[in-house]
Amino acid sequence: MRPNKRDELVSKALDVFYRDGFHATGMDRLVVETGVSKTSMYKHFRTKEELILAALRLRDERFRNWFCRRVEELAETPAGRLIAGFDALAEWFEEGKYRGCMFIKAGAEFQDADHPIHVQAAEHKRMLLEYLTGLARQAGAKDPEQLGSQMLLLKEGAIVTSVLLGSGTPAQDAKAAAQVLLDAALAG
Amino acid sequence: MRPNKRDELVSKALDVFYRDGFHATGMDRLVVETGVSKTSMYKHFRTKEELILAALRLRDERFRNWFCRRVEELAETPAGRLIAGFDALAEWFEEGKYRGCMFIKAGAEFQDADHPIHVQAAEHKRMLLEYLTGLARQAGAKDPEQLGSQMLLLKEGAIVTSVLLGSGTPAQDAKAAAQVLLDAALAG
DNA sequence: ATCTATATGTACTGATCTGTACATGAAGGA
DNA sequence: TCCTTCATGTACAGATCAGTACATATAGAT
Repeated sequence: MRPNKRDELVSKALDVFYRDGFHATGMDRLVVETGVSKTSMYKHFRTKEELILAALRLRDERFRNWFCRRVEELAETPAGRLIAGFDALAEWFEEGKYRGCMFIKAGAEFQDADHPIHVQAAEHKRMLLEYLTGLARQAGAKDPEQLGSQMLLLKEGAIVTSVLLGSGTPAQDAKAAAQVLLDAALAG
Repeated sequence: MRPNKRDELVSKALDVFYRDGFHATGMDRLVVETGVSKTSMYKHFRTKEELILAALRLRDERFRNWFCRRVEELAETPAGRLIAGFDALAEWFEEGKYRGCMFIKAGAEFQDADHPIHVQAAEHKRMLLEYLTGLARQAGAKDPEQLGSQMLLLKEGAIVTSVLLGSGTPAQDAKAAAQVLLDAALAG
C-alpha cells in the first residue's frame, strides 16, 4: 500500500475513464489495465465511486494548473489573458487524446445534482468561473460577474461544439466573440 | 405490432433515457416501465442501440419544432429571433423535467465519432447551427457563418452551465452577449 | 529461524446486462 | 371446428457488473 502506488492507479484510471466513459468502464477492466490485483484496487478505493472522485480530483488539478499557467504565459494583462484562454483551448482541442471535458461528461453520466460526482464536477466549473471573473475584474470590466460568466459560456460552448461538430473553428469563433464582449465591457 | 405502439415505446424510452442516461438504463427497466413484454420490445427494436437512435430522432423532431416555433412566436425579425432564442432557452431551463441537452449527453456517453449514436447527436447540432446561421444571414450579418456559430456556442455553453451551476443566470448572460455580438455584426 | 502483519491472486457471490428460445395466447379465414 | 398467423409472457443463456472471502506469498521484527 505504498502511497505513490495509489497515485499511479488514479492516473491510469483517469485515462481510461476519460477515454471510454464512467459507466462503460468496469473495475475488471481497470484491474487488467493497471496490472494490479482486484484486492489491491479495493484496498486503495473502497468503491468505484471513490476511484472516480479521485480521478476527477486529479483531472481538476492537472487541468486548472495547465490552463492557468498557459494563459499566464500567453499574455501579460488581465484583458489579454481572458482572450488568451481561447488560444489555450484551441491547443487543447488539437491534442490527439482530446475527448472533450471530463466534467461535462461526469455531469452527463451522473445527473442527480446531489450525487457526489455531480457535485465535484460542478465544483470544477465554479472554480473556473471564479478565475475568469477575477480576470474580468482585474481588467476593469463594467460587470465582471457577467463578463466572467460569458467567457465561461463561450468556453463550454466551444468544448461541446468541438466534440460534436469536429469541423469548424469553435475556439476561434469563441475568441472573436470574447474580444467583442471584452471591448464592450471595457468601453462603457 | 401496431405502428403507434412503437411510437409509444419510443416516447416512453425517450423520457427514461433523458432522465436516467443511456448506459444506466437497462432494457429490463424499459420493459417494466412501458408495460410491454420483452419479446414485443425486441420485435419493434432489434437492439438497444436501435431504440436509442429512435428516441434521439423523436427528441430531435420535438426539440427543433418547439424551439423554432417558440423563436418565431417571440420575435418577428431575424435579428430579433436570434436574440429570442435565449428567452426560449430560459423557458426550457425552468421546466421541471429539464435535465440538460440529450444530444450533449449522448455524445458524452458514446464518444467514438464514428458511433451511430454520436453521429446522430452531431447531426442535431449541425441542423441547429444551420438554423442559426440562416437567421444570421437574413439579419444581414457581416459573417453569418461566424455569427451563427457564436450563437450556437452561447447556447451550448448556457446549457452546460445551467446543468452544472444550477444557480446563476446563464440564459440571461448568453442573451446579453448575443445582443452585443449581433450589434457588432450588423454595425460593420 | 520463527512469528506477525500486510499485500496479493484467485475464485467466487449475487445482481444486472443484452438478447433469445419456446410455449402459449388470441384473432381471422375456410 | 380446425388451421394458420402473429403478438405475447416466461424463462433462460452467456456475459459482465461491483464487490468479497480466503488462501497464499512476502516483508520486517525479534
